[in-house]
Amino acid sequence: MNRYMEIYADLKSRILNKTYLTGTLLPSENKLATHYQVSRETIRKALVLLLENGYIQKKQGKGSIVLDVQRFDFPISGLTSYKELQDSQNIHSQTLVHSLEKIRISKEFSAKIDLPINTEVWALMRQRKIDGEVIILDKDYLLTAIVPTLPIEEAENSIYLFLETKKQLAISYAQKEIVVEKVTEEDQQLMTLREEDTHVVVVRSRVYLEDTRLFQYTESRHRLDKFRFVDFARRRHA
Amino acid sequence: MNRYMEIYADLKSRILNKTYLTGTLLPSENKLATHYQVSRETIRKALVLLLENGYIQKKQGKGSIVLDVQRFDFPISGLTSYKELQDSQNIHSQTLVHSLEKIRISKEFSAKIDLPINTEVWALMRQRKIDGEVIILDKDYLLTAIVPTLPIEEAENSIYLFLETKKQLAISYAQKEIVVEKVTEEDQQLMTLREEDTHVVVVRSRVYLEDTRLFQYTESRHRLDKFRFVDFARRRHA
DNA sequence: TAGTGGTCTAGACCACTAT
DNA sequence: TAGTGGTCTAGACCACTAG
Repeated sequence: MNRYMEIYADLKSRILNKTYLTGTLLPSENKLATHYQVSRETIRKALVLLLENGYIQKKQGKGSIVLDVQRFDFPISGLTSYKELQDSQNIHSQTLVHSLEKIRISKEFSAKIDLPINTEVWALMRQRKIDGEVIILDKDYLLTAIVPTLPIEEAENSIYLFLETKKQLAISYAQKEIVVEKVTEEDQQLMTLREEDTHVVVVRSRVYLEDTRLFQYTESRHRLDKFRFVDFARRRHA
Repeated sequence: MNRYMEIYADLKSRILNKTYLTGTLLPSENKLATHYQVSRETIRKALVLLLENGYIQKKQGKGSIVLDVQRFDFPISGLTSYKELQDSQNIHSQTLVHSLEKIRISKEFSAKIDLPINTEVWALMRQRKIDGEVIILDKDYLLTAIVPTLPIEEAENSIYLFLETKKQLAISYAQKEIVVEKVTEEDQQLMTLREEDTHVVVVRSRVYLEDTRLFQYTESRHRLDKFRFVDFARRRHA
């Protein structure tokens, strides 16, 4: 752990602890530098993390204002996965692996995702149950070249967890798209849909590793009434 | 303009120009520092901007890899407003101001947005037409305490543009929520909905100023078939 | 005017990648 | 081993806020 990460974690916990109250100012950068026995630039790196994650707002000549962090709950934003979400929200749910098989990318599919025809991938389909109803249908495609084995027990939990801890793969960034589409026959069969459900929310993601290789394509299909996406956004000044 | 912003802009344009090609490495930080006649830390600040905006991917011991920026088009993410979006996408559209009036926050409404009861706000309702059809219905509420006057001509364009250039208000960050809801009677009357449109996508935003004051609450209602949200996300390491 | 955050420097050492 | 990015320092000057 780097020094500025440690300081970030410490300040963050103090904000969550209410040691630093909403609306008040953090100690100045110089004071923090003295307190943590580091240079001011190191403090500033920690503060950038607080800023980016919505814990503080900085104002030149004034200081760092603590934000109301309670309001910014439920961060599906970023690359948070279903399992992480579930843990943080105490949602009682269950994952059913519907199918797991090796396939090769067809011509039509190749156009949709940007993988060459015939690339071998794991095709994983999972149903996410909440209170006995299948609310989400997850369709994942992972390159077998990067993930040779995919135990079915792992698929029942978080794939990200498995890949990051056991396979030492560094997931770095993703492109995500949210649209609403008409339900397919597959949705009808595999999800708990009501009569009024003519559409589902579809979240498509392409996930890349640190070395910029694409290794996962995901299609997550959500029942309309259970879908919610929350984002904390800072205005780009560039 | 700061030096690192200038360097960011320059490197960004070179990437878009194809001076630096997708998949190749940028010159090393030391070389860039020599070339731009600045210290390495200044170069690093410029590279952080490229990183955050999805132009490069860095790898320790290797270098900064140029990403395929074409793929990351259509950024509704962040705080981009409708007008900015329209400009960058060449969409032919039209904005109709349906109503603009001063109102006071009611008890029920106060619970939904976090403003005290009786706060005076501008209530602005706009219809967004594309190819003759009203696709989006925007409902904005702006604090009159912060924006005393709101000319109707300005409302027909971008409110952000008006506030930032003419009123010198610094918009800083927002919390955004996307859900799907049943159409209301109001939607039926003010939007071009088809028989199958039983739901609309609702994007709710709370927008804050640099001094952390909330000053705008927005509800943007989109026809299902025309809604698309794209996001570039980096995995949080904290 | 004193104190704050914003920018920038010149140098150091470390961890990682490639050869 | 040479070169890369990652971290950290101690200091400087500037722009902004508030009393």
